[in-house]
Amino acid sequence: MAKTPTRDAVEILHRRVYEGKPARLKNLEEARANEEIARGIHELRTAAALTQTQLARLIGTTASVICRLEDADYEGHSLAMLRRIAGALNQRVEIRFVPNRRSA
Amino acid sequence: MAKTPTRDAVEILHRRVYEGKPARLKNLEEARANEEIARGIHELRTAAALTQTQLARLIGTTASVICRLEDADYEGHSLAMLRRIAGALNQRVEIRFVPNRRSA
DNA sequence: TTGCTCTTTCGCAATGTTGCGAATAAACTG
DNA sequence: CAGTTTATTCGCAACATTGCGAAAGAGCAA
Repeated sequence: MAKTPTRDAVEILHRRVYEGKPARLKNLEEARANEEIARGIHELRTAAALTQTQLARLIGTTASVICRLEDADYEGHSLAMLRRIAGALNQRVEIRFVPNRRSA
Repeated sequence: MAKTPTRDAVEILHRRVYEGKPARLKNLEEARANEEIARGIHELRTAAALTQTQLARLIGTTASVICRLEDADYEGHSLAMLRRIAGALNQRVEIRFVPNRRSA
């Protein structure tokens, strides 16, 4: 037996992920995730009874930026921004890797 | 009562967050968070019995990038990258805002 | 020691995210 | 209705992250 039969397996897995899953699924999941984040920000802000402009000031930016973040179609969410918002509202961003349903 | 006594409150909160907290605390928390992410990626990869090069191939990048991500001192973690890694390893990235201990 | 695999570090171009003003829309108040 | 506040959209410069190769450092086995 060779020392690394793993190499081929990696390629196979790769094909599974990027071909097996129609890649549209991946996009749908991402879209949903982005939607959730947008909603989360909106809820956090309204729960704190702040306008977009007020929240923007808190984190040192402008209302148009907040608006963009709360747009469900926005795909550019970043950890940095989420943390800024969370920090200003006495929250923190918790990040976990969780196994996918229907794993293998 | 005025309609928006909130404006001043916002400024006050701002000062609390950015001055009250010595700002060093914020950095410490961030550093710890980054460390956790780096460790998480490392664990995920080793648990899958992959080398950095193999994981890199899975997500379409190079080993040096993975190495950078697993460095505890790296401050540039992004949602996009976390998702790519999670996706390749049959996981997903769960993001939540959670209230800070010692809230007000 | 050599040879092999894996990891780490560096630098810079390419890509992606944010900053921000201005203009418009939408919602609410009186 | 006009007037006020809030939310949304657009464009582009500034900044941050990623891509990627090359070179060197560890670690392990023969």
